[in-house]
Formats: sequence, structure tokens, C-alpha cells
Amino acid sequence: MESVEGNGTGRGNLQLVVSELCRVQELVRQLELHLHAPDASIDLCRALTAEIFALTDRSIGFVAAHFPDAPTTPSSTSSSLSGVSDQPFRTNTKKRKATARWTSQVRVSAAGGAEGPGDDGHSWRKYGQKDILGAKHPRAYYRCTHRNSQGCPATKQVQRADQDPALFDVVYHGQHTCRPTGSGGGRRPPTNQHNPHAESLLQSLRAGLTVDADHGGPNASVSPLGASPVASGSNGGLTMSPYPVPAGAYTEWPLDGDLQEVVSALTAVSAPSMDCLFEFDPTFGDGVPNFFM
DNA sequence: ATTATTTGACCTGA
DNA sequence: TCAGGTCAAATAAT
Repeated sequence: MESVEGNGTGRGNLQLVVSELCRVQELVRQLELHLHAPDASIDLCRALTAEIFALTDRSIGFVAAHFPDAPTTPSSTSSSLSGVSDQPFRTNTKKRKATARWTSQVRVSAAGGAEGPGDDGHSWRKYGQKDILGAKHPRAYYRCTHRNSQGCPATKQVQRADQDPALFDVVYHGQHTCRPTGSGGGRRPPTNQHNPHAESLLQSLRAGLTVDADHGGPNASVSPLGASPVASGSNGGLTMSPYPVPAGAYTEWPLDGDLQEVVSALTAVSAPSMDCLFEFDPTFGDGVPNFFM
């Protein structure tokens, strides 16, 4: 393995990475300011988000290039995380390729021993349940109710966490293309341009970013630093925690590798409990995540 | 009657 | 062959 020490280029890149992460932090601050502004502009937020992604992407590229098989140093946060999820949930490292092009992973707790995570703002129809090898609880499969009527490809998988039955691991696949029809069904509370999920994202980002060079390859993950494994704040009976994606968790999604985990980590704060989603299109058509509500 | 859930069978990728 | 994901008939709920 290459040693960075004694390698001026490597050290230079590390400095670059640090400076870029600082810039990312600054951009996040700006983004937050815009989000709190009464006349927040979605376009501006998009632009800032795109730049944040671009910067993190480049930094990850540097790290991956100079630590091709860097030994993983269990991040300082992972130790605290491990208490909650030493086996977050079975990461499908060798199963069929998914057709979805977008994925998000969240851990949701249901208050009062509810049967499942609360309403995430979309209407889902259960279409299957499977016992998962090594997992105490079965995994439930849901698809968007509007799949037939509108061809919405969004699906999600919900599985009760082994360690804490009050926690549910939810994996979202695919983007919602459905448009909620009037009242009922996929209802949406009236929202202005304030995006609560974006704020969650920002909180995680502001808490700090760590870039872990994953052993065994160019995969890297960005995990929120200092974010407690289970957010203490509740949200209408739901608590949601950013979910640092373990190394290799999503290696098979049809993405360009590195970014998938970043995407997973970043989008981990999106989702349930509200209906406006921070969606991310990993095809990077224009590299701009979509906020829509 | 319509819609949602359950559950065993089937399909697919590794 | 196995495990995870999906289908679809039966059943339940509204």
C-alpha cells in the first residue's frame, strides 16, 4: 500500500481535501441561511447543493486515489454507533441488481411500540414479506400505491432492527413520480419552500463531515460526525436518525461506485415522517438533487 | 364493491 | 442451490 508520508503529492491532496471540506461547511452554512430565509429560492438551494456534492465528490476522489486500500479506522462516530447497530441491517452485498436508481436508507423509530414506522407522507401498499436470514424480524416490501395508476416506481423495505424492536430500518428505492391526487391518498401538508428534510441534512452536514477511506477499494463514505445514532429529537412520534452507511453497504447499485455511499449517507436524512423528500438522482444528469414538494 | 394485506409460490442473481 | 425480491390468489377490512 502506498504511503502518503514522504509523498508530497499525497499530503498536498490531503490538505486540499481538508480545505475543500471547509468550503463544504461554508456552503452548508449558506444553504441553511437560505433555507431560513422567508424568500428562500429553491434554485439557489439546488445550486448550493450541487456544489456541495461536487466538492465532496472531488475530495472523495482524492482520498480514494491515495488510499486505494487504506485500512479502515473505525470512525470516532462508529464506536458510538455500534452500540445501536453493530449489524445495522443486512446489507445486500450480493443480491440481484436493483432496478431503482435511487436509494435512501434511514432508521426510524416508532413511538409507543407501533407496528411500524409512521407515515412518511406517501401512500404505500404492501406486496410482500420475507424472513431474512440472520435477522430476527421479517422484512416487509412496499410499493407506491400509485404504481398502477401512475406507474410510480418507488418502493421501500421496512425491517425491524434486531437490537431495538422500536427501531425500523427503512430503505427507499426509486423516486416517486406520482403526483398526489387532491385530498387523501398521497397527501401533502401545505409547504412553502421550507424543506424540513433539507434542514435535517444540513444539521448532519454541519455536525461535521468525515471521509472514511474504505478498506478494499475506492469506496468512501461521508458520515455525519457527532450525530447521535438515534436522534433524540422526536418528530410527531417519530424519531429519525441519520444512518451512516457501513462500508460496502451499497456496492451493487448501478452507480459509479464511490458516490453511492456518499449519496446514501447524505440522503439518509431524507424521508419518513414527512412527505417532501430530498431526492437525489445519482445519474448526475446535472448533479443537482431535486427538492420537490 | 373496492381496496389493502397476507402468504405461499415463483423468479432471479450470485 | 440458496436467499432475497416479486407475484398473485385468497382473505380481510372498509
